[in-house]
Amino acid sequence: MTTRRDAVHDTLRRSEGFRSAQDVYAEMRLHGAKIGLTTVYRALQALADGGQVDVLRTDEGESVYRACASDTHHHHLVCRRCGRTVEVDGPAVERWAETVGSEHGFTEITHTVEVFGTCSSCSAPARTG
Amino acid sequence: MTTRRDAVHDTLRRSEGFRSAQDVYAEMRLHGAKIGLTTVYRALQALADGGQVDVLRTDEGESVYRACASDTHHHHLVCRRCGRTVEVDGPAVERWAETVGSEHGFTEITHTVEVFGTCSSCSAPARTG
DNA sequence: GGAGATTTTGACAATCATTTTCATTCTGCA
DNA sequence: TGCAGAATGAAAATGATTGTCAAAATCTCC
Ligand SMILES: [Zn+2]
Ligand SMILES: [Zn+2]
Ligand SMILES: [Zn+2]
Ligand SMILES: [Zn+2]
Repeated sequence: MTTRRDAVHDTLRRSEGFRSAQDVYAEMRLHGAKIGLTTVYRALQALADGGQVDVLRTDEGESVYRACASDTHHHHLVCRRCGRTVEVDGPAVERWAETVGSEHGFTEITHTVEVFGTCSSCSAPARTG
Repeated sequence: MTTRRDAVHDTLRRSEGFRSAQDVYAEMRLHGAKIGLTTVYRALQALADGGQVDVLRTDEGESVYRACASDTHHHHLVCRRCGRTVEVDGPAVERWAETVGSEHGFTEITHTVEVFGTCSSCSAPARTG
């Protein structure tokens, strides 16, 4: 029934970092999967709605998805060079967001927090020669 | 020389919350300004590059800009209903981002942090009648 | 097993913010 | 005044995402 959705989910699981719908589609076609772009978009959205994958927006405005190991609320440390992603936890940030929101009379507080950097592999000294 | 850019900046300053390029353009035309959409986009980008305005992406992927009072690093508490924005500070978050990044061997760490909620005006009880 | 109802799929067209193009209009300066 | 280079903006191009709709798959009840 959700054959396609599972296939999309699997493809995502095989990826290291965040991937766009277009990426996933290309990847699947490359491996011979018979699926349409529309269906990939729908599957990704459904997975995101169901909380099975995480979404974030790139600087270029593209939505990218990732099948995370943790199924509880968490954030991401993403290498801006290679995309390698680490799932991180930040109780202090959670508290801070709630506090700062309440202090100003806001309710139903949510937050987006992403950390970017250059991972150790990518920051290895460039060859001088 | 930067007449247009200043006009765009002024329009932004008159706004309460974040505004899209399209919004700013419409607003300016409404008030009789003679300016093209392309120029608004260019001005907004230049202002953002120069750090004179802050940018963020909406859920719908639109870039929105705001002329903030603070010229130092800060974050935003945004009403998801009316867009009213409060500039907030979060030393704990700054430290956390740096720490979590270093712990995983990442360098040149940056972060995006935005808090959303419903402001007191917008959460006023809906009329029962 | 089968007919009809219901859901899922995907090729294609449509949308829409943003970017490019490129010809025209400024600007500073000799 | 006259010109090189920057700024401007109308119109076309781009490109991710969404809408459409008919065909295909799946389910439901007999
Ligand atoms: Zn995650
Ligand atoms: Zn959090
Ligand atoms: Zn509000
Ligand atoms: Zn910060």
